Amino acid sequence: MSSDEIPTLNRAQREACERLDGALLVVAGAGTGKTRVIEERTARLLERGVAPERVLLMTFTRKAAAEMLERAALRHPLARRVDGGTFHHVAFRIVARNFRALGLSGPPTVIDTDDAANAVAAAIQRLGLQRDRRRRLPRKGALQAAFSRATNLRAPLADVVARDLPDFADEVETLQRVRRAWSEYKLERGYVDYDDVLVMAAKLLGLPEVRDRVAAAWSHVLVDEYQDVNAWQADIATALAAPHGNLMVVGDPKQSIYGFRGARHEKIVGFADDVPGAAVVHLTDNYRSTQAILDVANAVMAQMASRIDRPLRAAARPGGERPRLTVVEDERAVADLVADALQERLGDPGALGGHAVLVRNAYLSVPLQGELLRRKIPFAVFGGLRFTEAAHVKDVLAGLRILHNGFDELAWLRLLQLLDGVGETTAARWFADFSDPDALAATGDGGPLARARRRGEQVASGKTRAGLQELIAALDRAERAVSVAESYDQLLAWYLPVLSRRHPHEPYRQQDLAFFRVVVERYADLGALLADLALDPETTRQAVHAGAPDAAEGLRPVTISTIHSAKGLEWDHVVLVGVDDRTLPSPWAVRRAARDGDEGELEEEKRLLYVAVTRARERLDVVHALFGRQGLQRLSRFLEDPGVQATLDVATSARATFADEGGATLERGGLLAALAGDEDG
DNA sequence: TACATGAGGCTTTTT
DNA sequence: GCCTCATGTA
Repeated sequence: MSSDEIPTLNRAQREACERLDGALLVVAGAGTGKTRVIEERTARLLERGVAPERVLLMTFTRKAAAEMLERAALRHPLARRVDGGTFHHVAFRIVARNFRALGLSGPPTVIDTDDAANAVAAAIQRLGLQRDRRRRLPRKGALQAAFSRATNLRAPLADVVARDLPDFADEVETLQRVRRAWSEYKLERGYVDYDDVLVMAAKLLGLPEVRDRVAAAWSHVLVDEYQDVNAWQADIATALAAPHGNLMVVGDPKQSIYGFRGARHEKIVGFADDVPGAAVVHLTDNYRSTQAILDVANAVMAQMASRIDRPLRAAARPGGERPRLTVVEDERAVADLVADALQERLGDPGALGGHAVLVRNAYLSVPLQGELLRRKIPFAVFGGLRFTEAAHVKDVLAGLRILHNGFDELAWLRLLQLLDGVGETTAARWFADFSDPDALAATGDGGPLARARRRGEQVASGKTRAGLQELIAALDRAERAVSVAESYDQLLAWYLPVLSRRHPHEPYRQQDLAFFRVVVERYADLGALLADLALDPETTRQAVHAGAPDAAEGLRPVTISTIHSAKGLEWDHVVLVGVDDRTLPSPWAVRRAARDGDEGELEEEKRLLYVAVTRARERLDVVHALFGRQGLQRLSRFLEDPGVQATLDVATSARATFADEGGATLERGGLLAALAGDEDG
């Protein structure tokens, strides 16, 4: 938020800042200074004498919270100490401190989606279902997704299965059994996935005595991006504020883009009804963008089926350059065009950081990344595959997880299977031996690692023996290490040869692991590191290292981001690429609308475009490639809309030509005709 | 029991 | 087109 550009608070902002007590809903359009309001209101609470630790600020990414508090600190020095974090962080703290009330024997381990799916596979195996050839099951990932969706929407599994896994509609009872076995498996092993964290916290807060004890820590609760909360998160927020009623939520229903994750933008629309006595403030003056950019946003908004608000009005930047829609030949040409534009800014230190390239799907930026690498233009990537999801990072993390919790089965299985000659069965058998509770009690081994150290010789035979012993020796050295970083080094010393054997031609993996050490170094406590990595991949993204390492120093990199990850951010110049009708809207949303008559997802895709457009301050470029992976592609229906077209300057690159069936080449006029045509393949 | 091979299903966005 | 799972083979 460009708070520095708002000279004074306007009337609505002032009202929102001054209402320090009670329930308050702030409906803030894009760029209307809601962040400024949160900062200012926080400062006023501190001025009034509220201790910073008593203020809780919840958002969806920790970075957003940290930046907000950093800026608030300019107004009040104590703001940096305000208690802030993501919903998942706060929920995890609550769960970890109250694990006994949940019947757990210790604080749980957070697992990511991938391991949650692995746990589904383990549950299926335990039920003996995988041997049954007559009844096939969905893949583990599809099952995990269905279970997650049911949890997030608080919907019956049957509904989700009917919608997402229609082939298995007759098997709902079996799937239900898998879901129960899966939950039991996770509970037994002390694993919590992202959904469990929220559900457990909400359940705990449903116990009045726990709620009052936990909630007593804070006197004021502030929630940003409330349009993206799901039912569990809304419950957590209201429970934490229940004792005092000081709950401020801020959001914009038109920017709700997490419906797939169970976000319920009705929660913000209905907030005033759910919370009696809540005051409502609307922020409508936009301080971020030029009017020319807002004209595009307004034209997109006009296509929305519901809640057509008053158009955004540029309060600080009237006029402005008209956004441009450029049509080029293909992906390659898109990458060239963008790279050309960025290269011009290379001579202008600091300017590069003012640019962002936004995409609907993470993989769409791959050709551009290649081109920027080639030209040594530094960039940072947000969204898509996260660093900790890369196989090589997960391998080393598995070692750290074992040090943290010797009973971490998924981590053991992962590491053991890296050994030559060891597959699923052997790994499972070894782990069963190492973790056998009776044997552990009988022999006095402290845990699986200690037992593995003694048993290594006996369980393994022949060629696998040496491999197992090397692994155990490495874990042993890592365990004795005096710091987390040293443990990491010990594991790495063992792992790097394994890595070069498995991926001999991918040196980037080693670079990743070297880069990752910088993250590891920051932690003195292994448990904190692992919890943060699972809950907050944001801070450990595959980031600048992807850019040219030998680029001139001090250049702030260009941002490449998914639209989702760009939420809440802004840049002087935004380039939106991948705007064909098979990308934005996504084919799933289109299919859902055509088949089930459910326009909900299509509406969300419109909001996605709205979010993308409103990230730009001064200049907006939309680049469309005529040819994609599936041949000729039409421009997004949302951009073809006459209202939107009227706000854009349309340009066609001279290179954008294509051959029709007869081999003739069309240019300009022909291209535009093709854009408007209804043939899409 | 590890690994190769083939068939089939699913393909996005994030904590 | 890619990943996952199941079956066949050494």
